[in-house]
Amino acid sequence: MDDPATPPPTRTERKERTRRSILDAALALTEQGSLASLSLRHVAREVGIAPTAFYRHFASAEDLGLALVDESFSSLRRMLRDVRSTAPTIAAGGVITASVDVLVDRVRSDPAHFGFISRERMGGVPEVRAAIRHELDLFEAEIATDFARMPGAVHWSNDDLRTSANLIVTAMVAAAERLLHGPRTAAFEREVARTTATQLRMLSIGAMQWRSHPENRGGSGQSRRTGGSENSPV
Amino acid sequence: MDDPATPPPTRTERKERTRRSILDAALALTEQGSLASLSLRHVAREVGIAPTAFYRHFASAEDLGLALVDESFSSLRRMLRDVRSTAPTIAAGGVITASVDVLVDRVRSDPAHFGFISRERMGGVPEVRAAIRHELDLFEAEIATDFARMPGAVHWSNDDLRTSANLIVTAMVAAAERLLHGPRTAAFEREVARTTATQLRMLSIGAMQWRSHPENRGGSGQSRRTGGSENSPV
DNA sequence: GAACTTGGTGGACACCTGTCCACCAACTGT
DNA sequence: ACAGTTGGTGGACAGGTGTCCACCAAGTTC
Repeated sequence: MDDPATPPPTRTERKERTRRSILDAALALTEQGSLASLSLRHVAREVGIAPTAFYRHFASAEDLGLALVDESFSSLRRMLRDVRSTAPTIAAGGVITASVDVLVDRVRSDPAHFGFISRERMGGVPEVRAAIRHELDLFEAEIATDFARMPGAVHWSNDDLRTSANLIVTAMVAAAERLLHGPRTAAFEREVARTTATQLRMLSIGAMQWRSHPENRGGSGQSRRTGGSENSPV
Repeated sequence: MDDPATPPPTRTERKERTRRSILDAALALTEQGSLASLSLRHVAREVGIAPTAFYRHFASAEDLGLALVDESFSSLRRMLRDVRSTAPTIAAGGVITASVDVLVDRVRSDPAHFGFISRERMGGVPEVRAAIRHELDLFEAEIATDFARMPGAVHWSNDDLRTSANLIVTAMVAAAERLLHGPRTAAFEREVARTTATQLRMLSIGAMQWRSHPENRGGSGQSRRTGGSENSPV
């Protein structure tokens, strides 16, 4: 965006630029210590502005947090879009490999945002936590519909669809977190990708096999046994 | 403070008692806001002692954190022991149901410690995070050996054993976290237990099926393909 | 019973925190 | 050219923070 022959940057440009700086600094500072323990003055010092200038961009520290959440979500959504557009109609195995590769790629290219999500996912601010949970639920639902569209999956129960999709999301989140805390080497990335792909394949195989058992196919509703004592094994 | 019939509590007793109070207060205060944002003075006020008295029990706030980690781990280990003693030699399906039930039980009976672990698992203090990761790794290894002992599992590769055990642990952690943030009703507990059990069953079915494919059985070592470009789908 | 240990007190310290305020200076629309 | 808007400044405030210190009183040990 900047030519060497910079024409005088308009005021709104300048404002947007320091806003970005604030967000970046906050993201960097949150890297050790959660959102709750983020110092407004610390952020200001990192950016290079007076502490009070902060209020020209955000009403409070909590506002900053919510903005960070939105940003991180957009990063997550971009990943989702990439996953689903990369391999639209390949067989199950291909879709898994492609999805995992995209996951690894996006986490590596934007570790700050994914790290933020990972940290705040179980963090102290309930509002933020709920928002993240909601976003992951959307992901889960999309995966479930993808599953439902697979050939020979017409009669799967919604319940089991959701359940397996949930575990898939869980596995991918875990993979992202493993990636974030591991060494930043290509070998480690490949290892995580391979492991995760294996897990997803095991799971999808198991899900298919599982549903072919007729006694597991009924319970789309609340529960197939209404009440009482429920102590029998298996 | 003193019952009429209390024999004079020995000094070490008193000390241990306030130490417990400190740990409990810290655990309660950590419930909103991570370990990093825990105020030493706040803890002292909650316990009802002068701030400086804190140092008679812990060298620093970080020390407190590590003690909490240890405590939480002991809770986790107790759970593990329960799981493995409850259903030592039943078929896979029974072991899964029993394990999930124990999980739900222990999380419900000690939500504070499990909440602490969940929050600090990806939290800001690297030392704490590493300790938790290590403990979960131990759990994973135990599950892997349990798997290896199952009939007809002799020739499974160590790699795939670890990989599937890892996903099992991940699923159980996710179940615990779902439980912690959900409503504290028996119906919800049953729902989570049912869903988790289904996930674990799908996974174990898939793992068995997976390993029966001969082309997946080789790579017990680092990797079965040493180098280079690795772009083929599936 | 005297000497010692030790959990706990309260004041003081240097520093950091969020927020309010009056004040600039430079960009902006007219 | 002028008045207005606005991103940014620096000081000040009331309070919170971790930690050091001298001191005490109630066990504990001899």
